[in-house]
Amino acid sequence: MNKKVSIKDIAQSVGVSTALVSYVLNNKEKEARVGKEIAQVIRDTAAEMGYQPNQIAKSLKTGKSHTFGLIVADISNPFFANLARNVEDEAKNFNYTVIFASADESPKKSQNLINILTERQVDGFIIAPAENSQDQIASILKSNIPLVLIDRYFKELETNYVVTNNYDASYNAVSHLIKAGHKNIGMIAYRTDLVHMLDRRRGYMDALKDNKQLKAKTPLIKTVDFDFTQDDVEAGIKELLTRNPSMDALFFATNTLTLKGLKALNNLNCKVPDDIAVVCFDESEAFDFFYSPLTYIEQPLLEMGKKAVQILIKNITDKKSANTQLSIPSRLVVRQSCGSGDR
Amino acid sequence: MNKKVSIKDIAQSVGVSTALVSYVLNNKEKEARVGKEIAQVIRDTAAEMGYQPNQIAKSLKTGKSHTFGLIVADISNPFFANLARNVEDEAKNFNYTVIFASADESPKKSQNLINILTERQVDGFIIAPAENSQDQIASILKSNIPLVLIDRYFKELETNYVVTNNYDASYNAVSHLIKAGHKNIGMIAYRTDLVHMLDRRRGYMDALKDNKQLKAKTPLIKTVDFDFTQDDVEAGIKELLTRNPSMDALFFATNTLTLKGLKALNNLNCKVPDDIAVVCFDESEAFDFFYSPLTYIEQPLLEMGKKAVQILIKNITDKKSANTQLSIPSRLVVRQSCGSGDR
DNA sequence: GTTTTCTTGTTAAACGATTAAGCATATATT
DNA sequence: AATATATGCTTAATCGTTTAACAAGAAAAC
Repeated sequence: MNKKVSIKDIAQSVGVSTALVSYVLNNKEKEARVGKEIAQVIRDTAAEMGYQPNQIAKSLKTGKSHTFGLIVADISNPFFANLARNVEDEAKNFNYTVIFASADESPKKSQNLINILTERQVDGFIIAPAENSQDQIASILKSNIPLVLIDRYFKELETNYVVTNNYDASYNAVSHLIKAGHKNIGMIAYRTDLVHMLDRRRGYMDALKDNKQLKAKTPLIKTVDFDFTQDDVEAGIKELLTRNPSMDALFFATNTLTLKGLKALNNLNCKVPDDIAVVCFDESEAFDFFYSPLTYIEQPLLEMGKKAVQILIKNITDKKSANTQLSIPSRLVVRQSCGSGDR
Repeated sequence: MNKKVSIKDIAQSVGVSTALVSYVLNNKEKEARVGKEIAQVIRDTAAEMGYQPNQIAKSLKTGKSHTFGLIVADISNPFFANLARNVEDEAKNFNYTVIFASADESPKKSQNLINILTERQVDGFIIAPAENSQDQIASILKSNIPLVLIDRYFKELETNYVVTNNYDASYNAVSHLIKAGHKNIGMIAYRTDLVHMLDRRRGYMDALKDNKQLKAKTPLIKTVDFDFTQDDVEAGIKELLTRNPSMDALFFATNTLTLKGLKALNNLNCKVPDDIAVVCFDESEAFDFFYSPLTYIEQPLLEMGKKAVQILIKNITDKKSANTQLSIPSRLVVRQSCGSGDR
């Protein structure tokens, strides 16, 4: 029972060929010169029979699935969850369905997801690429599947991408700390060669340099792995404090680093901003509730999501279209975690 | 160029029929009595040519897409984002791909998503149903598509579902407040008839009743719409305080209500827990950073996600299997927002 | 009164797989 | 030696669409 109704059923019921039904239901009556009355009859019985087109069959025939894959590090990370939501909404505007997947910064998982999605014939990819996934990305490029990188990209690869201006954002944030009078600014970052992280480090370094604050031989940066724990950050901060006991500010490179970092600071009995001032990348609901509301870098998630989709669709529609490389500025939201310089 | 390699290409290259290739590549050599040597040749050239099966074609033929839809209210809400991640992981264990979608608590959007996903031939649904979506759910049931409701369900519908025990969790949370000595406990909830919310209200009411705390003719509950603003909550709290100036505790029914609620309390200069104690449903990173770390109800997201997938798969595999209705207990995480009773 | 041109359809191949059924040969059984 | 069974592979239909190519009757053109 409850067999789904197909175009054939409608054709039979109306007494015409399936071709006619297909034309009508795809609004190709004009091109196919279908009679006005019969078109209406077809439409009516289709509605009456509760016809729902089989997209799978459609896709097989047309070679377009009207679907694309969004691969991020972790959909449960608020940064990616918000990005995903924006991507979802914009995709719907173009009648596209998106399949999300989490690669956990692992090239192995990433490759696996790419395979699965490719087999499902996605029309394109939006990917926040994991470290060491250049080859995978390159091979997507080679197989001519439309692709937009997001959040990060690879310098050596000619691709579309949409990122925030990590360098400027970091430069500004650290400059802000300097203007607030801090003289020994440390940084906690991820141990990775992904450009977004390198850019954030460069921004930090250059801000120090340009303000003649680069004293130590080794920069006051501590990195942790992607799967870091609370203890790792705490140890990191401790180490920085050992290397430079007069460290008076910290720049955190992401939201997750910040969250654990703040707890670490609490454990270490460091007061923000009096003992240590804080600025961080990304936002979090939590930042509002920290006793000293955090000054943070707000990424343009809505625009990034929208643009990524638009570029992807353009690429799907016209595979020969030139690459678009977008770097959208972030905004420094100044609150109270930097001390006197705030406000 | 770069045409995808199909089973036909392999067949041609090896010099056999497509049937043989299909059998081998699906590990049906035994049943199909394929020669050992030729099987190996087929496998090798398939690998060599970089064959990737076209799942679309496979789906069309087999009628199984190995895909299911997950419809939640909003994927950017941490509650749903975490749930989604757990669903994704468990689905992968069964080699299923999941398509997420956000319905924003709107029956209209929900119906639209159901249609889209049905046309895409998903093998099943996991849905956190929106209000007034009974008909949609019923029609999924009628068309015999496997379905598991999550987070909420409809009393009048015989479906699979996986929820937390909202009644008990609320009852316990409010009892905890009472034990802590609070005598005028208010509640902020959503204005909806969805069972999960009604159960949370019942839990609240019964806890008060059982402790002889139900004095006012109208319960000290204020509800807001799903698309509430910060101001709505603030107005709500104010109203409760007007109705009962000695209100000394608040029970928030969800994470989003709590987040705005805490800001409202700040605006109103209410100190937690001294002026107003607080307990809330769901968790949030933010709760750790509130000056008085919140006591909250931790939902069993991992288990809910896993179980929902398992039940769905069981239902897909055996459409005649009986409905499973799971109510998994939540845990009250006691911290400092309830005053003396904590610890 | 042919021929041409519209109109309004139909036919059938194709997309890339799966799989029941069939067809040779070779080997085993009696 | 005749029959039965195994073995190894092919044929062809099918899933639900799309769409180029063709057909046939009516109207228009000459």
